[in-house]
Amino acid sequence: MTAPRRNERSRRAILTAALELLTETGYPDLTVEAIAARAGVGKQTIYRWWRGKGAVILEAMVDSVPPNAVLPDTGDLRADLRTVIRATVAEFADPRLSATTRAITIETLSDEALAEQVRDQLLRPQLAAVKDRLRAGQATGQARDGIDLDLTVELLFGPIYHRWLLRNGPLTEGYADELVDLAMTAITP
Amino acid sequence: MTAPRRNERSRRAILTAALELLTETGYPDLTVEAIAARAGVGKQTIYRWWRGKGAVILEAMVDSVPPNAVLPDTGDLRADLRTVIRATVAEFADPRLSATTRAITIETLSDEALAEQVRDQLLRPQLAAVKDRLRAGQATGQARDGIDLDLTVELLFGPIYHRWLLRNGPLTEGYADELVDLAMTAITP
Amino acid sequence: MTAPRRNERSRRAILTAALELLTETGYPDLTVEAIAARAGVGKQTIYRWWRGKGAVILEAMVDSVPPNAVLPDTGDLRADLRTVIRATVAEFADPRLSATTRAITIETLSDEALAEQVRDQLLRPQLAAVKDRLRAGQATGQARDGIDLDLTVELLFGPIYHRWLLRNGPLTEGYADELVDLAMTAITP
Amino acid sequence: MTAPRRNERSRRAILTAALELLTETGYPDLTVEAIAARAGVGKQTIYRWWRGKGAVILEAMVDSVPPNAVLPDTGDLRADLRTVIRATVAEFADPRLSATTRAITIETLSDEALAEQVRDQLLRPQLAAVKDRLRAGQATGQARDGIDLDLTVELLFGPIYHRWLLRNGPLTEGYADELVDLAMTAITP
DNA sequence: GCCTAACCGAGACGGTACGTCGTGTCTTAAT
DNA sequence: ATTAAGACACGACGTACCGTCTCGGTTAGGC
Repeated sequence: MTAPRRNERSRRAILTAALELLTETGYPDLTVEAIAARAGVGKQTIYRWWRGKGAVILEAMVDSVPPNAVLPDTGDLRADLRTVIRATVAEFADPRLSATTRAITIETLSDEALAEQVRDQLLRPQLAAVKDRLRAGQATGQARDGIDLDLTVELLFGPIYHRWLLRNGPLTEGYADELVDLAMTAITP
Repeated sequence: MTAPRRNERSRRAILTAALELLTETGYPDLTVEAIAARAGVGKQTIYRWWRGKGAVILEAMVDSVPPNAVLPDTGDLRADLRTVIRATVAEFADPRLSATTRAITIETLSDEALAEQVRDQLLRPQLAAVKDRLRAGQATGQARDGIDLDLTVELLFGPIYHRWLLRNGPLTEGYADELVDLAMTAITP
Repeated sequence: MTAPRRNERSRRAILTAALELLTETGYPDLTVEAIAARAGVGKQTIYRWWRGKGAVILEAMVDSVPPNAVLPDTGDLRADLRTVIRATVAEFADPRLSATTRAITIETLSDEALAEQVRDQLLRPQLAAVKDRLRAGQATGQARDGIDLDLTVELLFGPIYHRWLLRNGPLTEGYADELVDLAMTAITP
Repeated sequence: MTAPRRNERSRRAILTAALELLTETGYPDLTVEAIAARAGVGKQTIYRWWRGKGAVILEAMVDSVPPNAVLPDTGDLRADLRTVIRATVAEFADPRLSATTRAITIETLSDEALAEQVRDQLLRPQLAAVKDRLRAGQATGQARDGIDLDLTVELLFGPIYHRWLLRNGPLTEGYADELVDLAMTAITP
């Protein structure tokens, strides 16, 4: 019963190489072979620990993301939502981060298992944090009691995804603020 | 300047075969070779008229969709939005249609040109119709004057995309209605 | 019912490359991949027409051998046998030819089907020719009537194979002559 | 200078596993990995003591063969040769023994060093014994004085190798006797 | 009877080649 | 000129073994 004696050096080299190649060539042209070559690693080593390039990119993302950005609670719901929505918009606007998000999105669209993993490990926590902040807002009377919090969260993030996915307009800070304001209108008592 | 002597029988066979295989195997495992074989057609015939499997699926979608669903205007903005949002939710909930949407989405995430085509030819018209209906709502005082119509459209469709993409909850008629109600709250004067 | 439209240029390039690489690297280090690369050909093209490197080498051999060396019949059995045995010994002594023979031998030792092909298409005809000459020798009284011709043929060729296989001595013209003389002693009336 | 503390249990397990796998899968599909797994042994242990699968099979053969069957000398040369040639034919006809012989032959065809080892340690002694018996036969007048003993040995064994290698006929006791008779004709004074 | 080296099993590692699949281009023969 | 058919060069797939390299865990001498 020995722990799987995994080579950490190889693991890091693989994740780094994967992200580099992703920005260089785009996800569809990213190959396991190229990752292995760039990382100075045998293909088998990749297949031993990951199910494919999608899983590698996912782990690279998880690895490069701060553990869990907690949402601020300054007492001002609108201001706090602005902070998080601005950050999200900025993330989607950044070509580097957007590339990995695009990659993961492609993969989740065809890999059910990976989709669940991404949803549960990456996205749900973030959305749950916003939900918590909204609930706190209800307690302080800054948000209506009757609203469906899940739906409200979608009202905040959905438009960003929509615009990003359809390349249907600029993703700027002003856009973030406008979005928050409109959503606040919907949920303010 | 002769018109391209294109074989309509082959074209139909290709589009049909493509949609069949898409639902059978999923987009990533869909191959031009298989489409050609199923359609009883040479590969060259596909490559002569389309840029790849993405373009084939796109044409199949366009072909199978009613030319341009015009939005109803019953005078009741909320009711009209319910109609269109319910329809959209139903479309995303339907496995058959969802499969082609998923395929196109994958392809647009990596093919900029195709993305524009999809956006301008398929989606913009539909969104523009909703925008028009909202403008008409402003005229009748059912929607505030100050709102950004583009953003409002995103507020309506964004959450659906978000939920669909992240498989983050059920896509039901009740969901559609709730969504419309929340959005209406944001834009009612 | 079209003939298999096979590219003769590719075929020649493959056979040539295979023989070159065989002498350069030896049979065990010969790879289909290397043959394809040297020939400027896709691996698939090799696998389409041959079962593996063994079959390629076999065809290369058959291709490079004169269709069917007929045995001379000068009336002098001993002299005629000398001619053919000297030629055989020379063939085994020649490094170039020996390399391909060695390759084929390796392959036939593990591939039953190939072994039959080699035996029936390459060796049997040659041995049959010698057998015929021996039969003619019987008619002219230069060989005993009672002898088993198959065995006699083996008596002539077996020692050469034995010496070659075991690297158990030099393969010279003198050896060939001595061998013929000893065999003649066994079969002369 | 301590003796290498070699695990005899492992050694036996490896040789046994190698022979088993050899008959099960044939030499080309025999792998060091499989031998190690079957023997319950680390790969390293095999590579520590042998140069590769060829060397393992060779040692297995040497291990399973009686040290050195001396040739009988009953005074009757023909009878004694019959004994040894019959035994050799039987060995080549036996599928079990033939498999290991085939394996070793394949390996020697590409490994010069191994070839020498096999020739000098396994075959030469046997052939030398026959040569000695022939020399004794010369002394008793049962064989001519002028003959080349090396060649005569090849005359006896070569045909067997030839027939075995080319799968060119049955290897029976009758064949052995016929062969001895023909060879005796060549060397009897 | 302990200590410490060598040896052991296990199996991860960087590689190389495998044989297959799909790509997009090409050639051929037949409408 | 377009078509069905399919060969072609190419490149990646995911797998199998290669021979080397750690890892602990025995195990057998020499003290």
